[in-house]
Amino acid sequence: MPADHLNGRREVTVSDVAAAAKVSKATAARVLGGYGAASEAVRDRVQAAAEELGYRPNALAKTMTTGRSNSIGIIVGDIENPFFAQATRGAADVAKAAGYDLILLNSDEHADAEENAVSVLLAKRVDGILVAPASTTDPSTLRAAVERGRPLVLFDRIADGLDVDAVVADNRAGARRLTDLLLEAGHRRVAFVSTIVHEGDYRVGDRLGSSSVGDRVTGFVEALEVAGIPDPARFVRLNARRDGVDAIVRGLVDEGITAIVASDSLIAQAAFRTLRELGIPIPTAVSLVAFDDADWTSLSAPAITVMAQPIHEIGAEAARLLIRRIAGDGSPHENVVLPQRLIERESIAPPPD
Amino acid sequence: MPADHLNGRREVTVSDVAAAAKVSKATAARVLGGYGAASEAVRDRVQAAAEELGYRPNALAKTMTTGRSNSIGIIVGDIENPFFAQATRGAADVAKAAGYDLILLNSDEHADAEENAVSVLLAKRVDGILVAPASTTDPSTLRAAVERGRPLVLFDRIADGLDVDAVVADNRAGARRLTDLLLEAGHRRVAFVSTIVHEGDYRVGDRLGSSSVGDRVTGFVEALEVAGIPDPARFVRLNARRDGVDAIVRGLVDEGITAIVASDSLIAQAAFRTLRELGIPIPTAVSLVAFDDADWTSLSAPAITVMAQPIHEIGAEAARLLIRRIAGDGSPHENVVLPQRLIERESIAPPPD
DNA sequence: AAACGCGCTGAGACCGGTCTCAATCTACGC
DNA sequence: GCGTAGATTGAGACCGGTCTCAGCGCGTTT
Repeated sequence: MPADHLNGRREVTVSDVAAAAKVSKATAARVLGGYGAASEAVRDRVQAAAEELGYRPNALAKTMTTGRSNSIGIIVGDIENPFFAQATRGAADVAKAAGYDLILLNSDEHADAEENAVSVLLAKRVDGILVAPASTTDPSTLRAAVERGRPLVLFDRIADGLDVDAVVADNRAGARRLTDLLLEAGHRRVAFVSTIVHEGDYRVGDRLGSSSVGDRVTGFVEALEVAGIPDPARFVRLNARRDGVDAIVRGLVDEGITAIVASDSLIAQAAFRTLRELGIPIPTAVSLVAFDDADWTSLSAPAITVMAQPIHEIGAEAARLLIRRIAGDGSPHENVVLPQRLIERESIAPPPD
Repeated sequence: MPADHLNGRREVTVSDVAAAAKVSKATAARVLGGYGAASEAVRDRVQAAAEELGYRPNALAKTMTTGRSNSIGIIVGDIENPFFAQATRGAADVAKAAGYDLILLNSDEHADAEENAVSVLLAKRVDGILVAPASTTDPSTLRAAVERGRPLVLFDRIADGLDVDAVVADNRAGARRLTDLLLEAGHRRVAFVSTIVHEGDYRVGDRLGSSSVGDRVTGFVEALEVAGIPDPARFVRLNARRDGVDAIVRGLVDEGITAIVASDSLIAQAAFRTLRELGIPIPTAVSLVAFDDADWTSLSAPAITVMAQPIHEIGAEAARLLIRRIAGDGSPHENVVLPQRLIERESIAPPPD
């Protein structure tokens, strides 16, 4: 007994409506589907029958023949992360306006979960996929989609060697600017902290797992280089998830660092907490800046100077691009780079003497 | 040309694999679908052919015959709202473990968007629906799903007259406790602020659009009544979205209110900002408490005393319940009520003399 | 040796739509 | 009055799976 959840009530189909309206299945399908032509009288009769029987179209059957599912898949690291939640909302709004729905999958930034997500989406015949790739350097997990010709648009980070569209923020410029602010305030010992996984100490030129973090590191290093600070790479601290932001911040303080650039607001939050626990005042003892205008950054004391990203727009633009591709736009793949915006608050001060 | 996005490459089907393996379509389907029996030799040949051709099952076709889509719909107010993001994650994890995916829809707490969302989900033949109903008092938008016998589980709020399962937090007890805390500190003039839409001034017994807010108001009023404060209803301020939290808070301050219970963390945030702008110190001049342990509440100065909800668990439990229903559990509908947890911080002080 | 059971396989219907194509009907032009 | 374009309708194939049922080969039972 297929398709009848509980009570034996089978879903009413076009055939049922057709029978009730005394027309052929084809005709009923035409008026119900709104595609062919039908006389006024027949149209009314069919519509009345449909109403009467409580007809609801089966979108899956439609997809079977048309090949279009009107749904797009979105793979995020973690929907609980405000960044992804906002980007998802941006994408959802654009998608909805164009008649698409979203199938949401969390990858937890894990390659196998991502690969599995792609499989699922391909099986469900989504019209296209939006994904914040777990790995910039090894996007093999996404290859299945590309090979099958399914439109794919990346957001937040790019993927090496994958010829697809991407929408990212200008992280390099943002990091540069944020770091410059610290430098201008007189800091010479400023650290960059990220949770990204990386083998061994960071060295200039190393390719990181996420292009957005990679670009931030690059911007950070550039700023230090321009300021004439020797060996900037030593100030880059990765693997904060493994080692703990808390431990890293404590280490940094011991080393006499006077300012910290947090790679995202979650790290900034942890750093803020640690500094407070340590009784180290921000910004008088240590300055702190971060990416993303998370709500707490304007509520904390002191409020945090941040580089805001157009998160909503990143998701929206990625969706727009994807929908264009689904519609058949065959122009060369684009790499959309959106500007970030500095919000200066109270977390920067000159370094203590 | 159905189902061939771009390049003429058609998807490979069971028939293709069958032909390549020189067996019938039925046999190929059996080994690929893993249901019937097949000899060792045939199994290997089919699998090899599938591998060779790059066969990917079409989940939709499967759904057509089995009637099971392995996807469940989730309708939230706004995925950008941390509450919904967390609940969604909780649901997603449980769903994934059971082999289901999530189709996400935002209702913006709007009846017509919600109705539309239900339509879409029904059309896509989801196996069940999770929804935070936009309206507790008029859940007619959800009736379509219930009538069709699609399993439906509500979360965060219940719906009047709808015989379905629901998972909510114990808002009444939570509000009671939060208010008692204020009362115990000596407050007599404490207000409750919510964004919920309500016609005219609140009067005891009024049924609100959201049962969770309704329960909070009830708990709040009870606490005041027990404390012997006359006409508690006058301290309930609704419609904060329309009127602006800012304006309401200013009005409250003018009226000499000494403590505020914010119905959610977004309201608390706005109230916090307004009080700060007004130069009114928390908690010495006005005490402030709220629902939800949003990240900023522990980072702000002062940190906010909150009633935390098991948000993740609300989503997870709702998903568990839904999956049980999908599996055919026909036991009476449940109303799961999860306890809230008080987190005392620094935003309560005795009222100023 | 006939009957039976069982494992394996294939033919073909079915799910609920869309779509092509042919048949029929109508109305218009000359 | 007749030919024909155009509108309307119906029959049936098709999408890609699942599933029922019958047929076949072969070892076992009696």
